Amino acid sequence: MDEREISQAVIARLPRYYRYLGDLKDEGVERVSSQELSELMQVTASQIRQDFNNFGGFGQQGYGYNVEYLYNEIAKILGLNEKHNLIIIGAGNLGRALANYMNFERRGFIVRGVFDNNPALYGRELRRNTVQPMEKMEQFVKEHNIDIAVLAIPKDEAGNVAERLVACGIKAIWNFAHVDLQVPGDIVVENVHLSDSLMKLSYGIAKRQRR
Amino acid sequence: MDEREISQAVIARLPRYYRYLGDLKDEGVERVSSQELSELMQVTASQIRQDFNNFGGFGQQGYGYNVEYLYNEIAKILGLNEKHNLIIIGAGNLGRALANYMNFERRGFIVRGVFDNNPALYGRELRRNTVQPMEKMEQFVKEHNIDIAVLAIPKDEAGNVAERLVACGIKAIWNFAHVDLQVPGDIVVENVHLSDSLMKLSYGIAKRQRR
DNA sequence: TAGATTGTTAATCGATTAACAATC
DNA sequence: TAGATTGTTAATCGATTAACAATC
Repeated sequence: MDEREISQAVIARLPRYYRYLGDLKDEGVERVSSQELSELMQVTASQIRQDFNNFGGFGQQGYGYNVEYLYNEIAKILGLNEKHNLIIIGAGNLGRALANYMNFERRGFIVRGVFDNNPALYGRELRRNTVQPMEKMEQFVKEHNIDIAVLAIPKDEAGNVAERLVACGIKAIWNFAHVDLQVPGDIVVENVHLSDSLMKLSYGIAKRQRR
Repeated sequence: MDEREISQAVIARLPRYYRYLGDLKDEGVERVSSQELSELMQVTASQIRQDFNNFGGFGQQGYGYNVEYLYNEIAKILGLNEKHNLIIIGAGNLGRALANYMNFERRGFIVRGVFDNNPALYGRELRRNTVQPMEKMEQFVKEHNIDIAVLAIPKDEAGNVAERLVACGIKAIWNFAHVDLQVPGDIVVENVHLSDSLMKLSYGIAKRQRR
C-alpha cells in the first residue's frame, strides 16, 4: 500500500498464503501463528513474518494472526475485492476450456466475450458467451469495460493482437501464447507458458535418470 | 551433467533460451554472442554466460556460441531428446484441451491414455485416445510404460490419485490441481496453478490502480 | 505480571552483475 | 598477431534466515 516496490518473489508467494488461509478459515480456525503456518506450508516462520510486514503489520504480539482478517487483507492486496471483466481471444482447445471453466468467476473474473478469427466457430456457445469474429474485439472492449484479455492464440498472431488490445485500452493480458509480448510498461502481462513448464518437468526426469 | 546441483532459477530460464535459440536457428543464424543474445532476450550477457557454464562451456572465445549446437545441448539438458509417454487424469474442460493439444507431441510428450471417473465420458474420443474409467489407470501405467501423469482433476481428488500414481510407479506429475501434492522426494512434480497466475495478474492491476 | 509471538534489525546465504585473464 | 568474446573469479546486490527487543 505504500510507495516502496514489493519484490516479485513476495508477490508470487501471496496466492499460496491466500490458499492456505482460505483452507484454515473453512476449517473454522480463528488464529494462526507464523510458526504454525510455517509448519503447514513448509516455509520458515521468518519468511512469513517478513512477507506480511511488507504490507504493514497484520498480526499481534503474543497472539499471532487472525485467520479471517489476514485472509481478507491478502485478498485486498491481490485486488480480489474488485470485479474484472475479461475477454478470451482464441476459441481453440485452450480458449474453450478457459471459457467453460467456471471457477474464476467465483473470484470476480467474469468472461464477457470470446473471439476468434475462424468463421466456422462464430456463434458457437460457450457458457453465457458465443464466439464472435475478431473484428468486433475493439468495439467490444470499449463498450463493455473490459480490463483483461486472455490470449489463447498461436504465437505468430499474439504480437499483433496484443498491439490491437493495447490500442483499445486493455489494462492486462493473461498470455498463454508461447512468445514474449512487447507492450508498454503500464500494461500488466502475466505469462502462462505451458511448454516451458513441461520442459522443467522433463528436466526433472532427466536429472533423476542421471543419478 | 556433473554432481553439483543446478539452481532452480537457472533451470527456469533454460526453456526461454531454448525458444530464442530455436527462433534463431529457424532464421538460419549460425552463431550468436552472449552480447547479441542478451539484447534480444533483455537479460545481461553475464547471466547468459554464467547460466551456460553451469553445464560446461558451450561457446568459443572470440567466436561466441554456435546456435544449432547450443540449441541441441540445451535440448539434451532438458531431456527433450527422450520420448515420454503420458496419461491425462481428468477429462473435464482442461483435460480435454490438453488431450487435444497436439503441440506437445512434437517435443516427444505423447498422450497414451485419458482417464476420468465420470461414466458419462467413458468412450469419448479425444484424438487418438478414448476416455477410460479410473479403475483401469494402474494397470495401464504399468503396461504402457507411462512416466508422466497430467493431473487435471479437482483439488480434493488430487491427493488420492497422486498416491495411486506413485504406488504404480509413475515418475513425474504435471499438476494442474490447485493443491500442493505430498509425494516422495524422487517423484518430479511441476505445478501449474492457473488461479495463482490470475491472482498475480490481479495484483498487477491493483498496483497500477494505486499509482 | 509472565508467556507468547510479532515486528524488525542484523547476519547469512545465494544469485546477479562486473571485470578481466585466458584463448580462439 | 590483433580483435573478439568466452570462461571464470571477484564484487555487488537482494532475498532469506536468525535473533531479539517490543508489545500484546
